[in-house]
Amino acid sequence: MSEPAARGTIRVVAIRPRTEELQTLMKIATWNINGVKARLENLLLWLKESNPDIVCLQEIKSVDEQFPRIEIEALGYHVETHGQKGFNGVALLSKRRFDEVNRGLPGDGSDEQARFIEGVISTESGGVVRAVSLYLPNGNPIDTQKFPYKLAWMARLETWAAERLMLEEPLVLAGDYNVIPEPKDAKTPEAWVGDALFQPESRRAFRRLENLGFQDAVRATSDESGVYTFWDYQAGAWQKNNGIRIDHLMLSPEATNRLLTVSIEKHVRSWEKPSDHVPVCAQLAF
DNA sequence: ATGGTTGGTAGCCAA
Repeated sequence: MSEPAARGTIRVVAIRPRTEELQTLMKIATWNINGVKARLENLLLWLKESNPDIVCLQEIKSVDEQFPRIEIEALGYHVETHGQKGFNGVALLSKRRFDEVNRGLPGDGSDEQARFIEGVISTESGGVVRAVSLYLPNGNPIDTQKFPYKLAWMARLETWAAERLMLEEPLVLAGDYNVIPEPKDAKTPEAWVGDALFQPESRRAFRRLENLGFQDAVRATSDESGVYTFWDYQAGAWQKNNGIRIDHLMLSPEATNRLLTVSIEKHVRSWEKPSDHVPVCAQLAF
């Protein structure tokens, strides 16, 4: 016999599917790989080990023609890229074929930086998932045009996201947001004061996405501090666990309802020739 | 402690 709920408390009913074995599981990951050419060996190793269904990559630093699609397709993935010479560049990998792909964040026809790609994927059970790989501008130093560019990009993202929410679909906005949402998302928050990643304007813009109805998958499942996704190459940041949490999976309400588990695959940071970011994953049930 | 490290490109910039 179960305990009666105490007066004034709310009995919480699990809305998550409990019978995982009866569901189609969809593992979706985001990873800033800091150069696909330099990271190909690690990427292939990680794909085999982690076996994600959908991967949102950032900073591929490659043009579309030079993206190593053959090697990735050999592991069973469909590949869509939005590349650029030298900097930026995003990609989507999916075990299921793409129904639709869109490149570039709308709202500024003069913006030539490759930081956004959207894909729509159908599941066997008749469902659909919409996934975005985004690489939000860094914005440093804040006294240059880079910071207003970051904020303008975030405003465009908010407008786009509000429109997409009206579709009422499972939607995952995955990527390197270059935003530390809260002090607990940095080992040494005081060191980030004055940095574009921790500026009040950047954090407010991130919070506005949450206010629209998106859930930060990591924060939604754990409120603990000391959870990071990036460790600088410099000054032994990894060895000292001097990290920050800037890679996020933002879930629409329909995606949040399907959320089972979240994982940060931190061990990848200790591999040979690592990216400075690690994969962040969510398992959704369909 | 305003340092130091990596990737891509080209003879430094971005992060």
